Amino acid sequence: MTTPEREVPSEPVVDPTRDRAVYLQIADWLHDRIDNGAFGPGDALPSESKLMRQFGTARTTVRRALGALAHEGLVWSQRGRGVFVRDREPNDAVVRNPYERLRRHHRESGRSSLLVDAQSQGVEVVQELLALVEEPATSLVAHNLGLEEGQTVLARRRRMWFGEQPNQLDESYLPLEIAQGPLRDERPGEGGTHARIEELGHRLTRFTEEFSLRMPTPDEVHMLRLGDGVPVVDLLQVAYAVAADGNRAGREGERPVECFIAVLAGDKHRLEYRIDAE
Amino acid sequence: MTTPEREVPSEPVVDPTRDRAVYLQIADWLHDRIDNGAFGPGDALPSESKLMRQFGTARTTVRRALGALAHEGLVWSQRGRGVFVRDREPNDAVVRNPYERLRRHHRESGRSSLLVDAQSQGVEVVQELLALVEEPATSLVAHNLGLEEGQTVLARRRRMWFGEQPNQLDESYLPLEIAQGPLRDERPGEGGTHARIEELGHRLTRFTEEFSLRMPTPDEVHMLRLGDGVPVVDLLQVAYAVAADGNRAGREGERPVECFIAVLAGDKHRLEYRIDAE
DNA sequence: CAGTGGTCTAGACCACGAT
DNA sequence: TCGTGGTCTAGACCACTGA
Repeated sequence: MTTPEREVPSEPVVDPTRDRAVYLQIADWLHDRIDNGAFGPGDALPSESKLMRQFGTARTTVRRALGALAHEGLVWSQRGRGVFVRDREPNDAVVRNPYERLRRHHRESGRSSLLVDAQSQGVEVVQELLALVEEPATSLVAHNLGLEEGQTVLARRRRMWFGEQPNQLDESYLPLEIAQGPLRDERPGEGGTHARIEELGHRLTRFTEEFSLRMPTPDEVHMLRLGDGVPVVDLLQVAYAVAADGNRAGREGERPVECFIAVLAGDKHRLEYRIDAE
Repeated sequence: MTTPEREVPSEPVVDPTRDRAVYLQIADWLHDRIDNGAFGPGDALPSESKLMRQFGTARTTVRRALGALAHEGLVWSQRGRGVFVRDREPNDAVVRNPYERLRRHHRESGRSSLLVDAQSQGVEVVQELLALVEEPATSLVAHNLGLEEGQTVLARRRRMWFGEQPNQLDESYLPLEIAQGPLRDERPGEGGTHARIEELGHRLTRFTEEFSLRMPTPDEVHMLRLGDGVPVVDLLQVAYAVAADGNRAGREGERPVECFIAVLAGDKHRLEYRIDAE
């Protein structure tokens, strides 16, 4: 999108005297061929031995070029088959739309927030419970729930599957006063955790979401089956509520009732927000 | 965050017979030492030659281990000095808060949306104009502005600097009927593009934001001075407006007036949203 | 100057896929 | 069986940093 002035010879040649490393020149050449559509999504790149011959370099050099493209998320490789151009327009990406998904009528209609996003796109969602334990709050969780570090909270850890793909690792933390009844069950049930919280006499008022980006840890690569060069989103969501008994309409007495932390697979999500201009 | 059961010997040993590659075992060992705090942010890792001796492997193998950590964004290296643990809690990250920044009172107080985010955090923002030209709309731009592909739009491309760091590449596209007067100037002026749009008789009603993640292209790495293992956010924002002359309060006649595309440096931003529960 | 990381070579053995 | 990519070795030359 920025500086497309780079000269790209269509003949595969490299110049060892340039200040750009040879393996990067090879990577640039392949990169541009992919951008130009000479190699389209799903196509195989030339094999390593072919590239060695074409560029007259050692195999290591060719492999570093291919590695650079892989780390960029442009290609993926399979032993015994070849290196292939990745499809960068993931049709199977889930559109996460918090503005819609966190609204009351969805909870009341029995759909949890994730299901709102996924079902509207015809994706089946399955939760895999990894842990449901009481444990001391980390400083991050304590801070967001207004507790002291080390106070006991109920932690629920899950891996969410969207169809055949694990797409989200999440952790829900509830203060013990909130974590009553069905909130301690293995499955939060229709409408999700938020619906159960409201049934227990809390009226949800608002949510804050904050997120940041990073590359996954090796564990996350494994758990989310991430390809090379796929980043993740660190999502931190805090839900706030007031007591529902009094019939005040305002937000006096508002307090955090859930701290929700998730790691989203970057290639399987698209996030949408709607903001009013006033 | 998921499966911390892995056994980590504190003595640096690798087992070539395991199914996990030696370089990954070395990477795991270093990774855990970093997580445990044995190597803190800014600390130097053992040098390559030291790791070669400790693990009894070739230099290439050690370098691949370090490369894996670098691609994860955990460490960075400097020739002649060493490999250092990166500070993962970027104090200099700008908190982008669209919910606040797109509100009218900020425009009326003469602050553009980016400045709202940055100035509240004491960061100086400088825009570097890369291009200001009329050009045919891409299919993406045309689709979001309700135009036909190829119709002429006014494109403004910039690189934004937050302090000493380039942190955002952006492109603003305006239909020609909107792109009048000061909107064609090099600098949009106080309150930014949105303020100018409203002064021209359009009342902004809402914005949609959508974003997705990916690894940067080599160009973006250069333009944003990105370190290894730093992802970017693709942001697509569309502003909608109605004519301000009639005194209808509703949104009849609402139309898109600006398509804004940005690439944000992933390690220099944190995004925050606030969502009401109703 | 010694030590560091960056690049490149020329080979080896292996696991896997297609045939 | 052959071609593919995945790992590893042992060495070389270079550019840069810091004392």
